[in-house]
Amino acid sequence: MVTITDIAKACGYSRATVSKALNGAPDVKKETIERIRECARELGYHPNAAARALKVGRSYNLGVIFSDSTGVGLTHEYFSRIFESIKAEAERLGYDITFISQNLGTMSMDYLEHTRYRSCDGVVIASADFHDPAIIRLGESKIPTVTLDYTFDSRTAILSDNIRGMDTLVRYVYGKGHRRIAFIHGEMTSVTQKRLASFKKSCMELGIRIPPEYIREAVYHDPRSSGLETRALLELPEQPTCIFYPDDFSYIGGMNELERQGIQVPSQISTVGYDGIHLSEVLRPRLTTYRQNAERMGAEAARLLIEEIEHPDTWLPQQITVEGTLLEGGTVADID
Amino acid sequence: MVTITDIAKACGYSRATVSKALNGAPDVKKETIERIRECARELGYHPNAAARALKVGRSYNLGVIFSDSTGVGLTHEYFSRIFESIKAEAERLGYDITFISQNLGTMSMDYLEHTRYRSCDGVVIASADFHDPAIIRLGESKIPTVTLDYTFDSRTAILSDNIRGMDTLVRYVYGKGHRRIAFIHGEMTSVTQKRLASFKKSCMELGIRIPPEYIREAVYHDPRSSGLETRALLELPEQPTCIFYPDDFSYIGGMNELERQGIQVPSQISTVGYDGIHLSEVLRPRLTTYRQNAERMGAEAARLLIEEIEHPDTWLPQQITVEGTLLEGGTVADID
DNA sequence: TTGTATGCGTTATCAT
DNA sequence: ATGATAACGCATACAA
Repeated sequence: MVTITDIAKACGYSRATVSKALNGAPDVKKETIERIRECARELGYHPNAAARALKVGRSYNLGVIFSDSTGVGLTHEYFSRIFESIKAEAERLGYDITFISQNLGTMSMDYLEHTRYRSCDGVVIASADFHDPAIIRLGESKIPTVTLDYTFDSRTAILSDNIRGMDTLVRYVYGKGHRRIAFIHGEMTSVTQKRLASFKKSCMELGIRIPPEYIREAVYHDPRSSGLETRALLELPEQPTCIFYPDDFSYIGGMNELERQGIQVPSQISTVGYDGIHLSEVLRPRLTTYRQNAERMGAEAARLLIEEIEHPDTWLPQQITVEGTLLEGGTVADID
Repeated sequence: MVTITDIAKACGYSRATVSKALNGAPDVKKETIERIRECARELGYHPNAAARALKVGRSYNLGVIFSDSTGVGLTHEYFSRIFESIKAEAERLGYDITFISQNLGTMSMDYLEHTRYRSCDGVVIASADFHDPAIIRLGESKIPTVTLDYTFDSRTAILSDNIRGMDTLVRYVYGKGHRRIAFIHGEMTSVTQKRLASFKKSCMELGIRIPPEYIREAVYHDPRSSGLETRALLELPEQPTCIFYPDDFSYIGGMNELERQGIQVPSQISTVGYDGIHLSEVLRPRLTTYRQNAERMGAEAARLLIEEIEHPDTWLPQQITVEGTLLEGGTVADID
């Protein structure tokens, strides 16, 4: 490994001057800066992040937390898209990404300790159990933190606009003439609560009454449970004309059940998903859904986190809501 | 931040003794070890990885490279599963994961430089252009390296058993009575070459002749192109009875095209995928496919990399082939 | 069994 | 404009 000392020896300056030159200090002659940099290039010098972190107390390293009980993790496309965009934005701004977890080898560390262990300058909590004391501890620490789809007091949060997302979908299917709309939602999280409340509110505003048996709970990302709830809906004396699914992937379960019963989509029943993952666009008919702007959410999370890290004095916590877009597929029939 | 100096002051020992005690050195009295550790716990001490890395030249940090030109990255389930298992195994063994890329902020670094910059003890090259000079440079460096689905000379590689995978699938559909088998494969990579050669060889061994127009090139993970090739196959004077797709996700394109033409799977035509992603199991009928054991591949990659890092003296490069399993779905009809 | 001294690669302070 | 020196937190060779 070639160090600053090697450069100093090679070009006859002191280590101090070399360091300054490489960092473009104002009190070094331009000419020497050039010479030293040239020399560094020739020797193939690159700084050592650990040494710099030790000295300066900044690691240019961001922690990210993607921890979910279900174990889908990054195999969930929504999260992998968020991750990819966090990574891209962080790299653009000169930061690396380290995954933060608990229980590293034999040492027992919680999230905060792990973050300190790696000297992360900040952490994006992208997916976690926000009631976990270890997550709360991190959120309450001095370490800059940005959460996704959840808000800690006095911290920056990036929120997917679930209210507007549901509202958009409800009004869209209403516009197509649907009045008997069922909603299979995911397990009760704060995100689910928002979507459900928004669903009910929009329906009410539009003057349509949703019978309680039209509201059903399934599990996110689990086609099986959505398939079962679909069956239950089809057994009702008065079937819905349109079914909302917890997410696009879950819809596969509904799709299969409908197909099994010989029910055509959308001519006999209409369907709506949520997320806008790639899959929704390659199904035929395309699934009508609401595409969460995961790319923008990840990028904003990284950007704001780095902003807080680099300008702690002028920083203020923000709650940013990122809107998605309606993906108009072919699964909602016009039944006017 | 609480350091060993703080502990030393707090419990009245020297920094050296504290350090030794925390690392369980044999020349410290058990009693003292206990006392010091107790004290460390009380103060909430945790080591600083950067300082340790600087001192001992080991970072307990693994680099991973997932870089593909197409930009699907971790949104491809196969890769996200590999990543999750690399991560899990690395964590189990006490290592963190850092993503290695090129162009970090304004500095221009290639993969090798980035790896050195972060003092990574080794790198898993999970997905990359293996003809990229920067990747080759890394593969030829002193840094421990493990590749997936590609072999560098004298380096450890984890290989998915594409030969056996294709062979298994071919023999399975042959056993169901199919003789006119078409293969839509992905773009020409070393993986594709293996699958194609294995496909042809197995067919030959079974005594079935595959007309050249049954072999078609599409693009991995791209339903559209597989849809187009499906259409082309259906226009042939003699249609195949079974179509192999590049991967499960691409199959969606074929599935849609078949449905559009009113062709039932599997009663009128049989289909086969590759990968065994979650999607294949939730479609109805289930897609018959070959599940690559991504979990095992990732875990082995991490395990062997760490083995090389920790025991460089006894280490030998290995090429490990990881077998997958046939997922018998319902898309291949018995036409005997 | 414990402590002293040193250095890993870097940057920052203060002289020169 | 440049250099000597110390310090970041830690681990180790060696001395006591």
